[in-house]
Amino acid sequence: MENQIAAAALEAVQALYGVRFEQKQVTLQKTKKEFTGDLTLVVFPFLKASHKNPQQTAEEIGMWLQEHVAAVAGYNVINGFLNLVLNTSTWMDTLSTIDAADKYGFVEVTEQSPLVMVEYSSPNTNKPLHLGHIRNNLLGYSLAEILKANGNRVVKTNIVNDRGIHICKSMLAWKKFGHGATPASTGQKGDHLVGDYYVAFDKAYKQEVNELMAQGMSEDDAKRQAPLMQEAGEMLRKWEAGDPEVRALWQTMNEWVYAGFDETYKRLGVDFDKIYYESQTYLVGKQKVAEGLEKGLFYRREDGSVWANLTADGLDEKLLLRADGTSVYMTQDIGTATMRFSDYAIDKMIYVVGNEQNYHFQVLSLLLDKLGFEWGKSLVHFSYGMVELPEGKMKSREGTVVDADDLMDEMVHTAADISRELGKLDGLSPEEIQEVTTMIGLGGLKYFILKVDPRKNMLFNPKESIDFNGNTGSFIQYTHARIQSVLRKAQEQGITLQPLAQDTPLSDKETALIQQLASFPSVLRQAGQEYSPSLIANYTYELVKAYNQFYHDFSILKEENAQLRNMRLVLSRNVAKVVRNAMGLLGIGVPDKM
RNA sequence: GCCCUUGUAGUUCAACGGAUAGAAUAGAAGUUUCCUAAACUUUAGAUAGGGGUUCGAUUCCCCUCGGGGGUACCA
Repeated sequence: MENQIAAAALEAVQALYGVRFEQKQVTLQKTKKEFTGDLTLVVFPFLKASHKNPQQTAEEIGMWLQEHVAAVAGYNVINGFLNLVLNTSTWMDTLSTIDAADKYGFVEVTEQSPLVMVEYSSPNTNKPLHLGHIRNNLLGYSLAEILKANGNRVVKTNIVNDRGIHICKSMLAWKKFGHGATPASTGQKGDHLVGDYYVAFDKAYKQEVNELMAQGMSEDDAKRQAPLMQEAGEMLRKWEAGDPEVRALWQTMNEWVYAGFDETYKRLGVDFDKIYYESQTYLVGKQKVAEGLEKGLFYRREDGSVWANLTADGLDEKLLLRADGTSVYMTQDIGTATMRFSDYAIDKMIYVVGNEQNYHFQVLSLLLDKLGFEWGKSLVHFSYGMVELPEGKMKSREGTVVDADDLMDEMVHTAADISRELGKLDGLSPEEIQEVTTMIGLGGLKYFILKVDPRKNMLFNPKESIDFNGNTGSFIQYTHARIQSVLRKAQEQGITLQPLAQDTPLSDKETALIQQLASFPSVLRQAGQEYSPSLIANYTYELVKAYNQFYHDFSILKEENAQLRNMRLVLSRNVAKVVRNAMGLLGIGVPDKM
């Protein structure tokens, strides 16, 4: 509808002043609540065509629109802003349109839709997931859903970093200190078990380093020559050589971790269509680098290491293979990209990776381009900010990481406690209680993280995240539950919903709500273009807030005018629907009762 | 040092170059014989500093100051 008015405004300008403006030069916004009107046109851009002052220009355009466009019922002009009032039947038509679509605003996906691959999560297999991974997973999942809703075929993918020195550290520590402990024997989640040995390695290693330094060795030498580090390095070499014993242990411990990750992913509500393992892609990467070396794109130094010189592109020189021939991060990403593009006809590749790797992706893009992949230049690094804690940065070595599983537990428990205190769980079965408190606890966590602009660093306050007031997930869930309750009661009272009557009287609050609903498609488009789940989150909050005011001011079931009551029920039903759909894009469930 | 990024109420977040910079929390004051008070209403409070571009700048450009990240054999 906004598009129609915008197009009409262009026609008006052309008819009045004979100049054709571009669609994007039209600024049409929702009228501020202090002024009368529904939509506001900014007329400043048209002054150079009209050669008149803003007031006159706005008057002329307003007059033209009122005469020629049926939807425009009236207008007023303030300071060069043309406020347009739309007529009632336009609003009723709009609401009918919204009501007719199950997935209002969603674009259908077909065989011809572009194929977008979204990489997210990408964990290391030596430790459990933490808060930083949660932001990554939530953003990746939500982004994939938003892209689907915008008519893209989406492949969600995960690259698991399952090899390297860090894995060997856990393996070695387990061999030395583990006494055969397994997830089954200890009852511990596999990823946590393996993570504990990673920590144990670090502790023992530091002790060795300190002892060596006490004997007069320099810090660098001590770090390199500590027996544990030597052994870990040896283990990595054996792994690369395919040593059966090392490979078997590696296989076993990784399986433990995967079982743990699966649990966490499931609880978090994220999933993947295709998983790549670095142990299977790094060789492809090495091969690509070798090809590049032959073609003269890269060069070899005296010590045998291979480098790319990117100084001509304004960047530095970048290592691609170590002197001992082993691969680095960049090598593996080249390999993974190669495999992906041979597996799928990818139109667009999106990497959801933290902003500390901005430089890495700048380089990757260039390297892929140089290696002859036409998609290299167009890869998207969806770069998100770090999650900080009130007490400062998260450091795994200092024990200030917030574990993903622990955090989810805490959120659900807190949700249950507060709900119980408020008496919200009365009359629900134990299963329902479990379901609802999980939805609320995790919804609170997800919403808290997703409502923030992804690019920015954010502060995560565990205490405030479980707040149930204000701009929170539970406020939205609560409103949804309340609407469902009203609809249930209507049904119990034998009220059935009728088609909308054109002449239903509408108040400002109601048109505002319809307008808010009607803007969902454009918010969804924008979220897809800007890769921004936060737009969806904040939109939903605005919608729910508007509904709460409406809910407070009008009675719905007790309204005696049947036409009016019907319209309010239809309106409520559609608010609930759009809320459900929007929250679904964020991976947040909305309960019918709470 | 160099490169990237960021700076908005006490705090956490908003604002395609558009009107008097919005919310939420925390503070103050109210509203429950009424469809779920996890609600609603009122009130007070902010663009780091200095230049520029123009009808108009939180937004774009330059300088200063502060935060975060990266910086070649960690991923």
